[in-house]
Amino acid sequence: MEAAEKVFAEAGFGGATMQLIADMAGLPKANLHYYFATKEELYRKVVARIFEIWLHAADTFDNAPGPVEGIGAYIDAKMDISRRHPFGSKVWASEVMHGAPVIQDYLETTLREWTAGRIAAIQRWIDEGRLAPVDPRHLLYMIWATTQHYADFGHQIETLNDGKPLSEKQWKAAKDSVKEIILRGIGADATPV
Amino acid sequence: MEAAEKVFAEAGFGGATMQLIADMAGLPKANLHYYFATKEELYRKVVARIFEIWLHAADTFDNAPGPVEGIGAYIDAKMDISRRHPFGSKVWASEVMHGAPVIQDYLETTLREWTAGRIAAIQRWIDEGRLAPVDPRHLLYMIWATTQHYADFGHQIETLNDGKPLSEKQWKAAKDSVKEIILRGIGADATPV
DNA sequence: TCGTTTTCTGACCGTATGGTCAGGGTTGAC
DNA sequence: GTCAACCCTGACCATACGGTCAGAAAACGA
Repeated sequence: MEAAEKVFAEAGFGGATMQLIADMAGLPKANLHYYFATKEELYRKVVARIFEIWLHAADTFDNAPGPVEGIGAYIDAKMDISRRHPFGSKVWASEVMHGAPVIQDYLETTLREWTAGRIAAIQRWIDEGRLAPVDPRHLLYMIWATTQHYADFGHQIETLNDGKPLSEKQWKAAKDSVKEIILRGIGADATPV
Repeated sequence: MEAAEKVFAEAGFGGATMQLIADMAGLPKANLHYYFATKEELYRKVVARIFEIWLHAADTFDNAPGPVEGIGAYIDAKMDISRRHPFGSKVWASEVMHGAPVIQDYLETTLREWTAGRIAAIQRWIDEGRLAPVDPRHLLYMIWATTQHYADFGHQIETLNDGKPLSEKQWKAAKDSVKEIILRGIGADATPV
């Protein structure tokens, strides 16, 4: 599964070959087919696993006393996922970019509900005057886009960092920068209770 | 070229076939090979074309009197590109996600220089007290990520918009939201001259 | 120990793909 | 009208891929 995640991320669904995945996992191709009947089935399971992790990051959102903690923790969580699961993030991005042929049902059910719930929560904070009156939907998109950018475009970022991966310190700086700009951008830091 | 851009965007490099591109362009496959010797050559030209458009959007940055106009116009330009060239954006994203095997040299030369220049410009504004002291690099990443998200993840956004593409009005709202949050996030709107 | 179920594997197959090529059209200069 | 340069195309390869299968190992239960 991990081998598959990596290969799918690096080569895309079309570019990935069962042989390559099998080699990377140290298995004969036929044995891989024993566990996963088809390439698509394997791919679907890889994507589903990522979606789970991704949804799980939202827990922080719910148990927060206010927008600064909630959104701040959510950004932290998503940045951590980008760092720890860059391959998964890429597979997800690839899948959505190609029109989500495999996980369209997830988008229409789970993701749609999840999004509606979070938008409502943000709107509540706005109504309470704890956030500037921004459009919650676009705020969410911005958080998704920015945090996932550090995984999906990690190669570009690395190149612009003199070819070296971000250090521990740089990751922290990135997290803080993202949080700072977004939280100030929605007027959240200006109202520390 | 347009057909290729679309096919590469929808299927990825590996998933795209010369036959498909040829069909979409209304050409026999052999004729396509007459103009583009190999699939990779065609792909390289598609990517290069996008990169040009992408760099061109930066012009707005330079001729601006201040950060609000400069960054605001840059965001506008990038949002417009996402809307008008969604396929190109996807191809670019795909290329970078797969480690930029084809355009690594661009990243190391043109993009690196371009980025350094913009970072310097932003830093100048910060030094002049016209912007909050944010990290210019991460600000740039946020702008790239967010604006391109509307192209690359357009399918997801569409799904979350009841399956309908964003209307003229919604695009304007998106642009305004992005600008509002980012500009406020960097303390730019608070200093209207 | 023996039979049965599960796990594994090398060899194989049909298909689709990137790319080639010989030759037929078309155009335009003189 | 002729010739050369360029443009176009159907038919054709070699390869690589996803997937199959017969049967060998291994694991397990009694």
